[in-house]
Amino acid sequence: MPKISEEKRQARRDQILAAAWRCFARNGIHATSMEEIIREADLSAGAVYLYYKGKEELILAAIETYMSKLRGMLLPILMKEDPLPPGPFTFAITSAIASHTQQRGLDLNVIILMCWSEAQSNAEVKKLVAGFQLKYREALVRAVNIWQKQGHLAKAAQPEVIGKALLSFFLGFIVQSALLGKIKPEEAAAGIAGLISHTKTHNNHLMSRK
Amino acid sequence: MPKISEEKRQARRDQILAAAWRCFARNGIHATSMEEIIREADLSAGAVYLYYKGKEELILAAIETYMSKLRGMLLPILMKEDPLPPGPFTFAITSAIASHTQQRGLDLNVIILMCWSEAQSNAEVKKLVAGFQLKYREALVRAVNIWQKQGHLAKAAQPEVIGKALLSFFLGFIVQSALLGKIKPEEAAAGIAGLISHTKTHNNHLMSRK
Amino acid sequence: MPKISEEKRQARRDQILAAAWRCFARNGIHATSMEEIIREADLSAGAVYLYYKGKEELILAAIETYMSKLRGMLLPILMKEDPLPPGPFTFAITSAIASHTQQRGLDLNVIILMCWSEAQSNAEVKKLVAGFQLKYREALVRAVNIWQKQGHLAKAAQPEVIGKALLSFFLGFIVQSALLGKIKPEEAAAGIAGLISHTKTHNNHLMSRK
Amino acid sequence: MPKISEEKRQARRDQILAAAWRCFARNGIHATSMEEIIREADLSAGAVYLYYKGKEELILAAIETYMSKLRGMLLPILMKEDPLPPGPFTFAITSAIASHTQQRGLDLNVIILMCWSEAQSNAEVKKLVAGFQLKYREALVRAVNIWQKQGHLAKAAQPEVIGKALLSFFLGFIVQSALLGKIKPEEAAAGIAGLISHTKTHNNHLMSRK
DNA sequence: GATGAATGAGTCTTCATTCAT
DNA sequence: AATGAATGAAGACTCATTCAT
Repeated sequence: MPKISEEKRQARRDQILAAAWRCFARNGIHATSMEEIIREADLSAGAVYLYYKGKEELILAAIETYMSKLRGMLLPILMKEDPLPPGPFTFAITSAIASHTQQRGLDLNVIILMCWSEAQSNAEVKKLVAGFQLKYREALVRAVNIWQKQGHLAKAAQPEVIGKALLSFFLGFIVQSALLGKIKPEEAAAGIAGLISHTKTHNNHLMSRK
Repeated sequence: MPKISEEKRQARRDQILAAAWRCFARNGIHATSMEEIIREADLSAGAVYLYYKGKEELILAAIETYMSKLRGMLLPILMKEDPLPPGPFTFAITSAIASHTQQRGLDLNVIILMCWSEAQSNAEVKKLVAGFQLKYREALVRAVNIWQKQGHLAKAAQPEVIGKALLSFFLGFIVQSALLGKIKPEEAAAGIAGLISHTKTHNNHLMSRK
Repeated sequence: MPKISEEKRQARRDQILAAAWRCFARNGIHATSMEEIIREADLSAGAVYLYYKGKEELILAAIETYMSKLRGMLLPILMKEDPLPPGPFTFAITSAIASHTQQRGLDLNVIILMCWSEAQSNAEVKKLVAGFQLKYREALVRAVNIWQKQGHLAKAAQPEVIGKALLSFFLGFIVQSALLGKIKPEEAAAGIAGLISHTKTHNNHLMSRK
Repeated sequence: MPKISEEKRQARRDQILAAAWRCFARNGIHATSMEEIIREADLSAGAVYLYYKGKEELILAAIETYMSKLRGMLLPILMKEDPLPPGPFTFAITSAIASHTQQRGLDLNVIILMCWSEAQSNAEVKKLVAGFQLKYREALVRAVNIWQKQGHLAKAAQPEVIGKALLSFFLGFIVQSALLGKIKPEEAAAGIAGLISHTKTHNNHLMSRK
C-alpha cells in the first residue's frame, strides 16, 4: 500500500467530515463520540486519527468546511456587481440556503445553529464564524448603498445600520427554519418587501419616542 | 430528616441553575461536567442530585428557567394592548434583552444560542424553545395587524409574513450580538425604521422578479 | 460517606503504591497497565485517580516512597557518630538492604534497578535518585575520614575517591543480588575486608602503570 | 524478489538496532514505540518487520548486541594470560567502558542500566545478562588468584568473595557514572588502590565485631 | 524486497451517579 | 438533608502489527 494520492487523501477527509456531520446533526457536536463517527464513516479508529489529530481538530475542520461551502453559495449573490433588488435578492439568498439543505439529508440550518453555539465556547470557532459573518455584513452594506442610489431604499438611513438589520433578517430566518419549520424563500422575500414597501412619505416620527 | 421549606428548596434549585449557566456559558452545555457545576454551586455531589434527578433534567430545567425569564421580560412589551410603533417597539424589545445581559455576568445572547443548538438534538428542548418562539411570532403578527391599521405599515403585506420577518429580525440581532459584538437598541430600532421608512408610493415592483 | 480522615487517606495511598510495586516488580514499570494496578489494589479505576492524578504521578510517588524507605534504613548506620569499622559497617548496610528485601515479597534489589533505569529517561526521577545517592556518598566520605584517623584505612588515599569506591561497592552488590542471586552480608563484608587487609607496606606501585 | 546479500541484511539489522538504542536511551525501552524506531531508522514499518518478528525480538536483539559489544571490549583485559595489577587493571576496564560511551552519542552506562532493569521482568533478558556477568565474575576470580600469588592481594581472603567484591565495584561505577556523572578511570583505579594499599599487618580485627 | 495506510485491541482517563455515613 | 468517596462504564486516543500494492 504505497503512498496514497493527494486526492484520495482528500476524499478520505471528506468521507470522515461527512460522517461527522451526520452524527453531529443527529446528536449534537459534543454529545457525539468518536466511535460513532468512526462507525458512521465505516473506518477504523486508527484511520480517523490518521487524518485528524483528535476530536478537537475534527470538529474545527468540520465547521470550517461547512462554513466555506456556505460562503461559496452565497458569495456570487452577495458580490454581484449589480445586486438584485431587495426582494429578489432575499429570494436568491434564502433559496440558496434552502436548496443546500436538501442536498444530502443534512439540514444546513441545524448545522449553522450548532456552529454558532460552538463558537460561544471555542475561541477558534468564534473567530472563524465571526469572520464569515463580518464578510456577509460588509457585502450587505455595499448592496444597501447601491439600493439607496437606485431608489429601492430610503437614503436617510445609515447603510451600516441597515446592513446589520438585513443580516439579522437572514440569520433569523435560519433560526426560524431550524426551530419552527422551513420558511419558504417566497415568504422571506415577501417579508422584506412588505416592510420596505411603505407608502407614507415622512417616517421620521417612527423613532420619535426616544 | 425534616423536609426543608419549599422556598428554601426553590432557592437551592436556583442556586444550582445559576451555577450551571455560569459553567454552560463558559464551556458549553455538554462540555460542562457535573463536577464543575457542583463546585461552582459550592455544594456536594449528593446535594445536587437531591434537587435534580440527573444531568439531563438539570439541563432541561436550566433551559426552561432561562426561557421563562426571557418571556417574562418580553411579554409586557409584546402583549401591550396598544403596542408601541415599530421603532420604539424594537427599541423596547432589544433594550430588554440587552439589559438582562448585563445583570449577572451572563450573556443572554450566548445562552440563547446554546439553547437553540441544544434544541436541534433534544426533542424536549426543541418543543420548549419552539413553543416560546411561536408565541412571540403570534404576538408580532398581532402587533403588525395593529400597525397596519394605524398606518405604520403598508396594508398590502400579509401580517403573518411580516411577523415572521420581524421575528427573524429579533432572533438575528441576538445572533449578531453574540458573534460580532453587541448591537445597541438604537441601532436595532434605526435599522427597522430605516427599512420601513421608504418614500416611494408604489413598491409592487419589489417582487417583480418571480 | 463524609470526609475521610487523613490517616485513612494515607493508608489508601500506601495501598495503591504497594499494589503498584507488586506489579512493577513483576512486569516492569512501564509494561504495567493502570488496570493491573487497579485490580491488584482491589479498587476501582476512579478511586486510584482520586489519589493520584495519573500514571506519571503514581510512578513518581512509588519511586519516591521506596527510596525514602531505603534511606530511613540506611541513614542510622551511615550517620552514626562513631561509625562501625569497614567490615561490620558493610555487614550492617548489606544486612539492612537484605532484610528489607524479605519483608513483603518485594525484592528491594529489583526495585532499585528499575528506579535507576527509570531515572535515565525521566528527569524528575533522576533528580530524586541522584539526590539520594549523593547523600550516601557524602556519608561514606565522612566515614572514610574517620576510618583513616582510626587506622582502618591508609591515610594516603583521598577520602572522596574512596567514598566513590565504597558507594560503587554497595550499588554493585545490589546489582549482583538482583541478577546473579542474593549475596550474603557476610560475603559482602568479607569482600571489603579482604581487599583492605593487605599486608605489604609499600603499595605505591599499584598505580605504577599510568 | 531476489534475496539480498547477507551482509546487506546484517547492515539493515544494525541500522535498526542503532536507531532503537538511540530511542531507548532517550525515552526508555518500553516507552519507545515502534513508530519512533522506524522513523529514527528512516525505514518503513514493513521493512523493520522484515528483519525482526516484533518488538519483543527487537528488544532482545538490541540488548544482546550491546552486551556482546561490551564483552568484546572487556574480555581481552579480563582474560589476559598475565593480568595487569589491580590498579592498572581497574584503569583499563573503566577506560574501556568510558571510551565506548563517547563513541556515538550513546551512553553505555545508561544502556546497561536499562538492560539490568529489563532483565528483572524478562526472563530471556535475565538469562542473557546474568550469563555475561557470571563470565566476568569468573574472570575476576581468576585474576584475584593470580594477584594473590603475585602478592598484590592478601592470601587470606577467599578469591570467590573478592571476585564478587570487584565485580560490584565495576557495576557500581557504571551506576554512579549514569546517575551522578562520569567517574574518571583514574579515580576508579585510585579508589581500588587506596582500599588495597593498607599498611597494617594484622587486619583480622576488621571483622571482630560479629 | 519495500511501502505505509489501515486495523482494532488495548491504554489511560473522565465523569455521571450512588450510597454508606 | 447533606456529604464526598467510591464506582465502573464509556470516552478519546495509541500503537504493534498486517497486507494490498
